[in-house]
Amino acid sequence: MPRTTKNSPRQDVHTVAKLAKVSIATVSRVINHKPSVDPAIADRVWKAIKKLNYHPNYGARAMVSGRSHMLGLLVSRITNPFFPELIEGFEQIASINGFEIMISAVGQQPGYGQEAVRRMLSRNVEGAAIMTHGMSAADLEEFKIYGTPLVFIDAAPAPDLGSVVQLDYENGIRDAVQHLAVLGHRRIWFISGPLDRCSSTLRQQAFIKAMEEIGVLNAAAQCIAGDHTLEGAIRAADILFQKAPTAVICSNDLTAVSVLRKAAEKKLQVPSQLSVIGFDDIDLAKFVSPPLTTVSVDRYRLAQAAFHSLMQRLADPQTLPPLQLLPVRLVVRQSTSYAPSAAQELPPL
Amino acid sequence: MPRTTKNSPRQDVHTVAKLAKVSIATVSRVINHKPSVDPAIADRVWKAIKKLNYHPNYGARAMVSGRSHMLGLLVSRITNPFFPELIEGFEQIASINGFEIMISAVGQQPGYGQEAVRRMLSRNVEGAAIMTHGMSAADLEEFKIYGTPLVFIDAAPAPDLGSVVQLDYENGIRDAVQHLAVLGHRRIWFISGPLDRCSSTLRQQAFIKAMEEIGVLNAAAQCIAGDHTLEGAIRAADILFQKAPTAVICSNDLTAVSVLRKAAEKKLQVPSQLSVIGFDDIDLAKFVSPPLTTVSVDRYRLAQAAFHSLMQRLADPQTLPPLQLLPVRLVVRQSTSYAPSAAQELPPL
DNA sequence: ATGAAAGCGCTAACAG
DNA sequence: CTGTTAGCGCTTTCAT
Repeated sequence: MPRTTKNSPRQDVHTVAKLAKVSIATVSRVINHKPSVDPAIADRVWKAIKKLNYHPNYGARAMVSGRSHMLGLLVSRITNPFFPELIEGFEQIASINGFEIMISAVGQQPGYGQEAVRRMLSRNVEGAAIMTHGMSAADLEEFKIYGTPLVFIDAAPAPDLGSVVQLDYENGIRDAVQHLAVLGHRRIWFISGPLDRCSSTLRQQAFIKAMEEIGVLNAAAQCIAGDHTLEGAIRAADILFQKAPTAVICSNDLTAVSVLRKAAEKKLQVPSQLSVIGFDDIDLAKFVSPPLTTVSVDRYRLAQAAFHSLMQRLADPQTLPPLQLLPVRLVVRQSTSYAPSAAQELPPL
Repeated sequence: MPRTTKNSPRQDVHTVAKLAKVSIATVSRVINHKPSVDPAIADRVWKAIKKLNYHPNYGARAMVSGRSHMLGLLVSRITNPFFPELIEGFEQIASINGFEIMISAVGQQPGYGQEAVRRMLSRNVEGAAIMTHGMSAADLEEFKIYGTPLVFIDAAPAPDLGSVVQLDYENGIRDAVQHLAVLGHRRIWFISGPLDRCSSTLRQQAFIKAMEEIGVLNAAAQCIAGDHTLEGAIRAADILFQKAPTAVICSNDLTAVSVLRKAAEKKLQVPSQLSVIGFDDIDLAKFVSPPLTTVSVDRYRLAQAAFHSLMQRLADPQTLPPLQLLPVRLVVRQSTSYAPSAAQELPPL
């Protein structure tokens, strides 16, 4: 049997102990940087570890210590511009802190959410971050039973299920509205996301409130339902253009991109005839024409905030941190400018 | 200490065994669906499992069985339209087959690749899929030592490191070239990706070859260096427009999007004055204006192919499957049409 | 400061 | 068909 490439077998503490002429307990102490080890001996052990190319077996460690250093990450299947950066951010901050993440994309199939939860429980996750709206309270029931700390991005399906990290939609949308107001706009419309989703309704509510603040009281009538997709936004844009708006705020950038495209088709100049504002600041926002004025969201910070919230719960399981609001920031590019005939539009202030 | 919410502790085989009045071995057999269990007893065990809300501890199972059912997934930090679907596809097919995935985004920091490999080894991954160009052969050395099966998407940094799953760039690009040729184009340019990346050079080579096939022999001179980003493509487009092309093939869709934008700025009509073809078929491709003709890639299938390749290696570690080429497909939308003055352009065939 | 021994929760022989 | 027993690789008392 010509088996030339003999793979070195996985080494364990015993092999290391033997080579370093110490007990396995000492090896363990060295690996875990316990102070109570003679430096000379520790050195011998490290040398043996290097020589043998030994890696501690985290599974075994998790079993005895009761800590898996695994975190669950539940994301949605929806094509979401946040997705990559959210995962990346979470993964990075987690790995820096010695945690591993286990991802599960919960999709359309009902019951898959529970399935994902069970799998995570079987892997002993110490906590989980829920970055999707596809998880019901029922799906998360088992996490609750075991007291697994949970953190939700945007909104929890039920109170007390876990901590929540949310974007500061209210200030973000207000900034957008006021930016337009200063430019003389009053006939500002809003294209929302899917209204069965908390993050969408929050943005729409923020819009209505901000409009009231600038003296427009019927703003609810100036909301058109979109669904945060390029496709849905095309339909919403068709409705929009019948309304003769001077400006439109879109619940996300994808929507704004479609509005821009429709406007180009209709030979409507942006921003001189129509100002457009997006939300998210996806990569593409800088590269559409004209470059999109939008409310910028730091996905990376969002992921970090979620991670830290989880760490806090792990350290102190009794205390549920309050809703955390992450700042957003209006980035003015070239899709917004003065309202056409600003003078007439302006109500007496 | 008012601690009313007592979390039920994690149950183990012993508790289940006691409740079902059987031995732990029987519980194990039931969980693992061994045929040799009396149905009545199995039923009793399942009831106990349900009642206690028991989940097997995969960590413990992995330890004794030597199989972690964990797979590593190494991705790049680069914002890549493939990223989400690749991960999603891999995660889904893996979970269906009882595997979990551990993700690591290896980025710019040197040495982080090795770090990621060590972490995966410590978690006993049974195999790993490398979906990034950021891993050198040196980074992957430890995987090699332990004989961990590896699969590369696009290209391996060294031969024999693992199996490779690649897109059929050659046929994809040829289809694009021939589509344009049929429409009467000969002055076809190519905007490449970063040429230090295998997937980019393969596309460019495929372009040159396909051009030769239609009788254009100096096609190498009709290649402009891009970098697969929106930004880099803007620069490449500036060069392109000095060349008076009738058509351009872009190494990826992002590049094509920027070309489209630049063309619009220059009041150049697409497709009547310039035909544009992309590569990837990202979501956005349908929604730019005009909708982009592009070579469509099924990211989902790519992920599945990678997974299956890994499974095959796991089943038969001795055999390295040959390079697997995944078909791609030209999707004709509205960014391509007849060359302006096609008659004159056409060489005598 | 170090070692011996007891398990973490599970599966896999081996008996019966 | 079912139970008993021996570990998987590690951390952790408890002695020394």
